[in-house]
Amino acid sequence: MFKALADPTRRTILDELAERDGQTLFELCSRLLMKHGIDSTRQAISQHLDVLEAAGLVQVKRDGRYKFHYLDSTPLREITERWPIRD
Amino acid sequence: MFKALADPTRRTILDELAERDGQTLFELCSRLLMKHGIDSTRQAISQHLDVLEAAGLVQVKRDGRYKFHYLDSTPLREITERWPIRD
DNA sequence: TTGACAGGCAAGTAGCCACTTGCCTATCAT
DNA sequence: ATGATAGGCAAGTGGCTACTTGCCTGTCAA
Repeated sequence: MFKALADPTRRTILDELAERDGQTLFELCSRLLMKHGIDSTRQAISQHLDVLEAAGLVQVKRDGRYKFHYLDSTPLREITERWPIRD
Repeated sequence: MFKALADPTRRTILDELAERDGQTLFELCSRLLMKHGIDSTRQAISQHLDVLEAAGLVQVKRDGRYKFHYLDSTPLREITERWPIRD
């Protein structure tokens, strides 16, 4: 999961899913380009999504030829549990 | 900061500082070897500490020829603020 | 059924990153 | 002063990783 968060493009993908959950690959590609200027190939984004899914940060639901991606932030709890934030 | 967290050795360093704050470089090296089986060079650990310091996760205090390292977990707040954890 | 659309697989490449190696500086005790 | 201790600097190397390229599979509408 930590390696998944290490890439800025992947973090932007999480941002995008946080704003609009359940996007498809093509939808993500166009929105990443429009709003964040990320001009990556579809395959690049697809591989990023694979990493995020393997990290448990993105959940996937298939429906016909569409594949919807959903943000799951619960794995992040491990971080603050491991190193509690004290002021 | 995210890249700093991506390396398992650096995460173990944070663990070690969480358990015993204010360690020196040599102290960290021996404890990483003893307790976690991390057999890295002093220079390797030093470079990791540089990364952690640049990420703001480790604070440093110099005293004579000693350099003490302190865990600072406050940058981690950015994570849960950016992607709130909802159950 | 056939073309268009959404996505997947796999090999190759270039850049980054963790680590080592070798040497140097600074501080302290004897 | 001098040896020992704590740490720093910098170049080189191997492996990982993000990205591309090319082609393939599956789904749906006309």
